[in-house]
Amino acid sequence: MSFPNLSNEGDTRTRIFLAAAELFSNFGYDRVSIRQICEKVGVGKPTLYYYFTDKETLLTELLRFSFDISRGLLKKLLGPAGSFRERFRGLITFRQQFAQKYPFFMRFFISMNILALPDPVRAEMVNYMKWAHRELEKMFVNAQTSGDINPKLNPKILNYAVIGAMNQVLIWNIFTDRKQLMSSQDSELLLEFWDECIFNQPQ
Amino acid sequence: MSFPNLSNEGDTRTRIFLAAAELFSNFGYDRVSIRQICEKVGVGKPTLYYYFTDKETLLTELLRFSFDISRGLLKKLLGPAGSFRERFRGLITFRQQFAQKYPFFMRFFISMNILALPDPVRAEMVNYMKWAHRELEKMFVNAQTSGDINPKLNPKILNYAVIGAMNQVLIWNIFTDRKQLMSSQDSELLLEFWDECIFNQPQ
Amino acid sequence: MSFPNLSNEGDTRTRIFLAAAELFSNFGYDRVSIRQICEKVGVGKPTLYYYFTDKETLLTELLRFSFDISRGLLKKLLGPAGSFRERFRGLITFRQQFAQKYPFFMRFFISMNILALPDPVRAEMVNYMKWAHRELEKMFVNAQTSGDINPKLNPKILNYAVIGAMNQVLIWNIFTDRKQLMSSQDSELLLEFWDECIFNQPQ
Amino acid sequence: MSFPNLSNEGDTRTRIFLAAAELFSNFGYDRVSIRQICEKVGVGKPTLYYYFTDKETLLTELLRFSFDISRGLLKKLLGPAGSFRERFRGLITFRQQFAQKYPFFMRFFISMNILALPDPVRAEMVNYMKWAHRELEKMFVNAQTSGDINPKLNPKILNYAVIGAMNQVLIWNIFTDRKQLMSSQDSELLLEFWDECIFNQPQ
DNA sequence: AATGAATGAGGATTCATTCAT
DNA sequence: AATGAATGAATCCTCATTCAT
Repeated sequence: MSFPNLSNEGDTRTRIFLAAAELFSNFGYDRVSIRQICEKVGVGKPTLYYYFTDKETLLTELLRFSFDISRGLLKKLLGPAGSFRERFRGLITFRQQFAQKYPFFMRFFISMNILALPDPVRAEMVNYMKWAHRELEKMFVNAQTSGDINPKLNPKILNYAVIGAMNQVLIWNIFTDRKQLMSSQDSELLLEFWDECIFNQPQ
Repeated sequence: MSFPNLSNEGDTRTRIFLAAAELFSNFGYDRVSIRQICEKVGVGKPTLYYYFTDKETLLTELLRFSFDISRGLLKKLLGPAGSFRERFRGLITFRQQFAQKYPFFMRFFISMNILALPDPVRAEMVNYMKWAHRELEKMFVNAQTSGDINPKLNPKILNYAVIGAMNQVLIWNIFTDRKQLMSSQDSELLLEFWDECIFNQPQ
Repeated sequence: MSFPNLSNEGDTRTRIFLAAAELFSNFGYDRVSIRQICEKVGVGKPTLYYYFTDKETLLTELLRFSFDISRGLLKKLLGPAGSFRERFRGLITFRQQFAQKYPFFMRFFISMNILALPDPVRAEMVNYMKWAHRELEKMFVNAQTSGDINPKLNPKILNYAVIGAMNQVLIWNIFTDRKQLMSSQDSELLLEFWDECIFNQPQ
Repeated sequence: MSFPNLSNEGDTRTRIFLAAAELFSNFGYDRVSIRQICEKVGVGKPTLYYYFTDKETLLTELLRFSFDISRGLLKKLLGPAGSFRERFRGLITFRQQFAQKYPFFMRFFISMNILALPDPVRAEMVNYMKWAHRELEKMFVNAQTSGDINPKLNPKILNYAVIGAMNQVLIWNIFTDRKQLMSSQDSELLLEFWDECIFNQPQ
């Protein structure tokens, strides 16, 4: 499975983009000033404004960018190929690997879940999240239909629980400033846990 | 079970305190200015500075206050009386009722989980969270020892999952701007879910 | 020759007075806040305002106080008793001893020579200084009449030079933060210098 | 001998610079606000901060600027050409002419001798002053060696006296708010005075 | 595509001062 | 004689943003 390339080289726009993501994720949107971003990139402020209408737009585009990545990945993961268990495993390990490879981007995405955001930005974020929830829920419902997992479980809640558990790990590690937001051991433990909890097979 | 009284009447200090909590939780620490807080309370800015050294101190004291409440409640809930299942139910319904009664305070607390915080504040928060994690883990381990819940489950992960699921509900509702952060129906669904997942079947 | 008593004990008013003198002389009038003075004294702000109408009044009274001391001393020194040389020596050694005993008061007085002061305060200070200049000039003129010192010297300039030299020593020591603003050795050197310069005897 | 050009026209930075010097010298560093400086120059506050990191830096640069001028002039004056008496006369008349041409700058420099200054600024000032003292002392010692002036005079004290007398004239005129800090008559009187005092009689 | 210089609005904080008690 | 609580006005400084080049 391949990751999008986010290397720090390239055109000015991309460099601004990534600098902003890193700073926003470390210090929060409001704590980061345009000046700081420009200094990190090594350009003047008008240059930033040449590429992005304003600070809010920069944030919006950053979010859209991460939605697009995330959406693409989720689509791939939930695609027809493979058993439910494989897809489920894919979901968790992918998130783990992404967090390992681009911790600051993961931090950014996670923190946006909570941060007070400008309204239009939040609207867009809600849209994306609703879509993702629906897709995952579908996956769980299908798995129940096909007898893979316990049909008595409320799929909405199952969804919250699976996502919530992963996020909790990430949040905790962000919070305690671990460099690795989610280790491969963490993801294995999560998998085992859900194996034991929700799968039908050997209960 | 009784809630701490957070009514908006009383001495100036308390009124500043609560106004700040409400505003911070709605707009985020950085988006709220001292002026806004003072206007909400109806006092001049120097009055605020009479009670709180600076903005950061106000935040710190707010956090300490909420830790203290939270810690007190958790201690009560995890106290010796009652079966594991009762305590578990207590944990979830209490959180639900608190969220219902003091939504802004719950928002505040949740958002502090993520926000970029001044270092000393964060250190204190980490301390509290570590303590809470330990306490809950103990509860789960005991429940496994006494045969209440599936002993194969990793208690650390179980902890993440239970807390994470609740938080996910809250976050989602904060995010979509529902007035009720967690309905009693939500908490019932969570309980049923965990009943089905973790309790030893021939319950 | 006796010094006025400025001990730090006594009634509140005096304690405020001395604390203000010390702080003003160290940090300058504008850099010292009412709060700082009160903290040093250990009283609340309204207490200070009970004794002094406002900050400017405090400064004014402080200056008047130091003028009164200074004027009294000068009168004594310039009194009829003794030869010119004794009086001249008295002038210099007295200043030296005062600087040694109450360095902060001397600093205060010196700095007031330059500091931007509220207009009425400055007017009063100018008055005092004009008086002192006149008195000293008289002394020099008399000494010239009586043949003690070189009659060709312009007495006004002589005055500037004698005072200026002393002040320069003080300023330099204030500036380089020496604890002793003027040592007895300094005053001896000054005396020798003027002996050599202005006295008539053995030229 | 030529003066540095300090005309009020030119680039924004220079205009801020000179406005600050004038205001500081009139009212004292602490009494002058950034707003006042900007209004005088006719620019917004951020413009000032574009050129100077903060208020203290502005002061520091102002001081350095005046040291540089002063140092340059002193070097020229003490240069090899001319007799001691010419150099001595140069020293005094130059100061007089400078004070006449740029009274506010002279006021600024003089007042900085006393004002409570930020520590690093003061350190720099002390450095400059030590250097100047040394240079002048050398001049006097040379003059004694070559028999120009009375060899019995302590050169350190002579230094204090010469500088102190000039400063006293300036201070007095600053204090009594004379527009002319030092008239050419004043400088002539000073010269005559020292002629009479320190030069070897059969001049 | 990029910059130096400039701005209006607003940030947190502190000041001297006052009231009721 | 002294205080806790409050205030209006001012402080320094930074922000996002823009214009002419």
